[in-house]
Amino acid sequence: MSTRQEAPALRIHGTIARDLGIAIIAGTYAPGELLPGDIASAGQLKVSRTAYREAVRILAAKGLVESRPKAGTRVSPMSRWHLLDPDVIAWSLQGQPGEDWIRDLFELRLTVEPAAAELAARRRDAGDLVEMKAALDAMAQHGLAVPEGQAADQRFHHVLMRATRNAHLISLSSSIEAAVAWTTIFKQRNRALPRDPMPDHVALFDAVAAGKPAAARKAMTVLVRGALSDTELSFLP
Amino acid sequence: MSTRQEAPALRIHGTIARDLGIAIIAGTYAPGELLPGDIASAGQLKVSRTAYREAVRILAAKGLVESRPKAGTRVSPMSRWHLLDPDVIAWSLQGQPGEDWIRDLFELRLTVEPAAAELAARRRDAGDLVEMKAALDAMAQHGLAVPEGQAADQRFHHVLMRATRNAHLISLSSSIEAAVAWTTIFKQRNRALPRDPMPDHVALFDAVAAGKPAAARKAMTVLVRGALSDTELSFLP
DNA sequence: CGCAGCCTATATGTCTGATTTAATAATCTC
DNA sequence: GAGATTATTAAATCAGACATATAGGCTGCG
Repeated sequence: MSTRQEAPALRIHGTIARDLGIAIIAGTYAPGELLPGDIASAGQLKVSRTAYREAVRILAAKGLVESRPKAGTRVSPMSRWHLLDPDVIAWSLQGQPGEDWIRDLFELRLTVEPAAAELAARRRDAGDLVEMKAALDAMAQHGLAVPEGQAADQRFHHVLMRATRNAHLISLSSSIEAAVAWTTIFKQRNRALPRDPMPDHVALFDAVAAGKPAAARKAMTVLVRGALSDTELSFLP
Repeated sequence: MSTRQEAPALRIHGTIARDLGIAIIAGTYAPGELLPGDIASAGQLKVSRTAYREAVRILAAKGLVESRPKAGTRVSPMSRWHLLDPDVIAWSLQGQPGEDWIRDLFELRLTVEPAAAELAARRRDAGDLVEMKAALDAMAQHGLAVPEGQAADQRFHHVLMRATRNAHLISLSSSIEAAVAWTTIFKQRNRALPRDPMPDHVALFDAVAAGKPAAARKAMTVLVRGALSDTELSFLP
């Protein structure tokens, strides 16, 4: 509290939803707890009720809170949170996510991404392959230590997901991609990239390009497991 | 338009977000198209600007629209939509989803749920098994034609997902469960449940109870494929 | 002729404060 | 004491004003 926001000027509403979301996810407000009435909260945050209420709408849309007349606005049980919402993921990472969180995320990746790679190997067209190859070359050229290389990495995975032709899968992986981008920052902080991820990526691309679903699945599994081991969480099966 | 909402009285804001969301997903507003200025829209919908703007906030939180000062509020490209958001799923189903949508959903189920069943077989505890057994018995007793039986079915799957101990997986499956509940209605409309789903459920339960991950995975695959064939979409690999 | 930088119009963003509604809690009746 | 009634409260809605950021046009220079 009492942090003066001198510069931000406008754009308050996105900031306040973010801050509140982070606080809720971090556990500052326990599930079931009810937030101070909007009149009080707004005053405390130095914003109008309108801005505060719109922020609460955003949080409600993501399942973090639930507000009903008279009852007040209370934090929803964690089981109702939309954990795979891109913003919720970002907010989770903002507050140093627990090991459980990261473990669960990688478990999901190990479930979804190999299956997606398999589908991509079946359905990719020539255009997809061109784009993937370009991204792969960019990765090789810049390396994953610099932003350009990281962007190419994301592009590679995004095109791969698009090649599945499955809108739900694309949507899901987009959410995860955002999370991965963040966890990459984590990785960089801990050690200095001990492993060269390029061979795994090349193997994956080759399998997809060759149209070999089983090989693509296996290559992606290897790739994700490698990413996992870079995160210092090696207690998965 | 011009549907008089005589009864609802309050609760306008949820209604307006829902209606707008359905319209957007149904394609009434094409991606890229920009909605009438909020002053105009609010007038047209007979609500105050505040209510309308809060509704737009909800849609923005789900990635359906994006609004910036001066530029106006425009429908986001479909690739940014949070397709797995429970509300977005519900809205999609409201407007008769395309075959693609259902196919993609089942493809996702075939990816996620067998993996989840495998995890559940590894991590379930005695309490989980008790709950699952109870739900199973209720299903057998009532049958899937009545609401009680359908509720038991959902309970069964929910407990199974909870037994994975993976928060992300639980969140994801919760979204899908909601969709499944709706598609079940579709099923009922078309044919009169030609297949008895109980044996599949029993096999799945037995595998999970016995702690056999591979068997659980296979049983779940069979179960989901069965559900798929009940939906008259048999063009999956 | 083309482009950089300023300018202005406009739609969103924000604020204030009053009013209405619905759900809870306290009260009252039988 | 059980059930119906009223009071209370916080959210929901409304209305109208002001602030601000930015798209798109304008100006002037190279």
